[in-house]
Amino acid sequence: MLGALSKRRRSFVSGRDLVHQGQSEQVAYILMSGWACSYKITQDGERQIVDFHVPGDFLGLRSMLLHTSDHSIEPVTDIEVREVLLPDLMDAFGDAPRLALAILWAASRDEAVVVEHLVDVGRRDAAERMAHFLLELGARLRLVGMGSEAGYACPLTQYLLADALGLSAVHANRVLRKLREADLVTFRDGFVRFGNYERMTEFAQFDPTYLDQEGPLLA
Amino acid sequence: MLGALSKRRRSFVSGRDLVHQGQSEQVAYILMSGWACSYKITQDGERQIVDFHVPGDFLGLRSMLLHTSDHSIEPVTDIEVREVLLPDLMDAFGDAPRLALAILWAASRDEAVVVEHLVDVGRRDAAERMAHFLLELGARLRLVGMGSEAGYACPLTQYLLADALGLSAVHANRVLRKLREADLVTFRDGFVRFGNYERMTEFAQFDPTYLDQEGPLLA
DNA sequence: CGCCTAGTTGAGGTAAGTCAATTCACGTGG
DNA sequence: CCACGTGAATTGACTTACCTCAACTAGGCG
Repeated sequence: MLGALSKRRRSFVSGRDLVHQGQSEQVAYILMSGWACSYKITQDGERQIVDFHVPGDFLGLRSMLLHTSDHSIEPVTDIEVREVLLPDLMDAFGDAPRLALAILWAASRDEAVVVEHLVDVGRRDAAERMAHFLLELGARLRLVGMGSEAGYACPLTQYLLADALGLSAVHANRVLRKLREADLVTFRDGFVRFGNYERMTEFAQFDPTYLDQEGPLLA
Repeated sequence: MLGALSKRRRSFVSGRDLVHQGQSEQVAYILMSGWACSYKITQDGERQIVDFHVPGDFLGLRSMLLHTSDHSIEPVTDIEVREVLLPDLMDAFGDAPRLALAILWAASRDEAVVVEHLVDVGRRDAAERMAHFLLELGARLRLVGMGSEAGYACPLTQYLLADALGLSAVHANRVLRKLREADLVTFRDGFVRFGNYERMTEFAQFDPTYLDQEGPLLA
């Protein structure tokens, strides 16, 4: 369904922004392979990572629609994307109103992820927060066949996790140790392995409903 | 433009949920008067307020699109709304593709607000966070003619602010005192008054770009 | 009058931050 | 082939921002 929207394939190397805070180009991407992250930088140079993106995710929809992008997007690994241009999106809306609903659903799901992230940072302590976040990533990866209840391949560093969770890298490390010692998760060598998935979801109070695994409503 | 979408007017009294976490009704609202807030409750009963809503805001778009609502919405004061039903929205998309773009823009702006809120909670200390948040509310109210650089009428309690900012009510109180003593803002008797707007924006590192005051792009 | 909610302040505890040193894996160039 | 530099992870010692508990005030309303 989304294939028709996208003409050009592109590649980006790790670390070089695809979208830059303040830019006003009207382009978005569908992530085909690799991981990316969207983030904001505050004026005193601190970084808050808003979300990580995995294959299948729509990137930069918000930047495309607002006059100037409120955030940056950076590949975490080398990535491949398909480019989506605003005029093409508009044309597609005219041809297929249901597509508009599907895009709106995707945007809503994105927002639901950010909202849950806000709950993480606002109302869970560091250990629950980390556990919840690793479970969410796992659940999202499972939807695209890249993970299981056993775990998943994860190219993130502890620094990236810390910047996502509003923690210092040092504390992120300590928390990961505690979770490892409690045999809940092991984060090591590019893999996340769950010790006991059930205890883990209980510990993190993880309820994946907000990920809306069923796809857009076809009203 | 949005008027055609909405048939029924309704009123709700303060404190009684319009939308309930877990519900699956497909209805959204446009807020005509009063304030509301959207929030999530964690399993151990803590509340994170995700956003406050002021007249002109679209409420519950996300609940309408996801199969089951990930959050609740509660009036902070008595409110008046117009009801928007999903089938009506779909019909309107067929008639006017640009409307789809406008709704998508509104959703993106909402998400931008939540993202900035995440930056507040993840990367700013309590005082900056409070200052930033009060400035954002002011900027949004000014867009609908309900505030100025001098300040605005604000029906929130310190408890509500605390639950929005991920603070305890006690600490919210202390922070408000500090801001008052620094002559930056006074939060009292239902009014927010800015002491020195320029110093305030500087202190809070407030850059309103993300609020995208110009409205949807008409591609 | 008495209760309830909102706000205020103090004292003391704790989760998480900062600074700093160390290890390890890796790549690169002399 | 080894010396070196660099980024990631690890751990310890100390500091601090924020929390919790608790007591008290002030206004609104039955």
